[in-house]
Amino acid sequence: MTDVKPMRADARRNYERLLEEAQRAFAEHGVEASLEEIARRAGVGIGTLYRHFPTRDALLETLLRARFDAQAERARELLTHPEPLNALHAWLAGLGDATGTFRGLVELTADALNDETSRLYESCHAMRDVGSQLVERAKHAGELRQDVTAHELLLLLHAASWAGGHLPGEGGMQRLLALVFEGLRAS
Amino acid sequence: MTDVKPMRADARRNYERLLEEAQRAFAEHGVEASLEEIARRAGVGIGTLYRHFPTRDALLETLLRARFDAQAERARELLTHPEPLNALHAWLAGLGDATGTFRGLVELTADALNDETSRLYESCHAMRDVGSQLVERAKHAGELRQDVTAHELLLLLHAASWAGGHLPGEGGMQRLLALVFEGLRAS
DNA sequence: TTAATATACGGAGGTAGCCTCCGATTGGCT
DNA sequence: AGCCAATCGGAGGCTACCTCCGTATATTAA
Repeated sequence: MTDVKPMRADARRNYERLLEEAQRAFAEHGVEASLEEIARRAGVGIGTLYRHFPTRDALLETLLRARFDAQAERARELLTHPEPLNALHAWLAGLGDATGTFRGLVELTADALNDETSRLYESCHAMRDVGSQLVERAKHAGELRQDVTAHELLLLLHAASWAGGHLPGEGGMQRLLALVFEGLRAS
Repeated sequence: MTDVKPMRADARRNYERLLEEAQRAFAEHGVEASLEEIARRAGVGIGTLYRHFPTRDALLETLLRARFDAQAERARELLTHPEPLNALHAWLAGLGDATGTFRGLVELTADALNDETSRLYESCHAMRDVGSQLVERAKHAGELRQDVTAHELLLLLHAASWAGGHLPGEGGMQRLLALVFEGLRAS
């Protein structure tokens, strides 16, 4: 299976230039950056962009998948961390940073979790599932309130990340996450 | 001062029709609803819309100002409520409902708090100032953590409201707010 | 009632972004 | 060199934003 024919040389070249410019554009203008400008800056017709990436989500997904996978991997590592609650906190903090890289990305990932037709659905859920293990571990260790679900926690993280993005200075998300997190310790 | 000439009859008629349709459109399509469609539905040229409301914010502000004022008034009432923390919670819950009426409204109000040039800045701050008194009262009664600021609380509410809007079912915001709130009780 | 005028109207037109479609081009293979 | 499938590019149709100005009308004064 999955024996994909190698791309033609020009196609591969364009594909990569598009990804580079998309990364720049999204970082600078948020996830709503103009696709036509991305194509322009990549020195490519708009049709070429759409052939390689039929939707904006497809383009974003290609850029983000590696990052999502890295987060899942990090969760797996943290499962052996000696302090379950701190491990969970650290993981969420990292995730928050990741979703803060592009303006508008939080909205996207939060929605993706509830939209099975989204191209990001799969990666998001994979990540959430590993995260759940961190949550369960913290609960089992008696360090986290029993009545909080992984889903809620992830949502709260997204919320904190969103709020951080709507604050003037830096580090807003971390402050809020810490605040919320402190209140979720088992009492 | 403020002796505004009465509007010409046709102008007043159009002004009101525009507000009606804007209310409908924003409720249905969120704050990004098409202005041209609003004008169309109001049976008015696009130029007329822009003359009455030079920007989207101006239109939104006119629709929202009354609502903001009502929230401030509600805060004043709650200042005499016998249970300071519950009063605060109730106020925030009401505010959360209000910002949930239009899709995208939370983003708008959250940004308005940090943008002095926004037309909503004034109303938002007025509201926040009254809310602060509720916060201080709860702290003074020893029911709320001392290290939380009104600004943070409002931000957390916005965050919860945002998250609630990105959840499938109803009542998501209330659930999250309760969760966060419980963690903020004085210990 | 009518005429004069300040006020308000409407939509054409320029800009930009989305996305599709298909004739033109080109890489890779023989 | 020559063929053909793979790929490209951008024109074109759509929607939305916002401005500008010739036209229409409500109001007031005569």
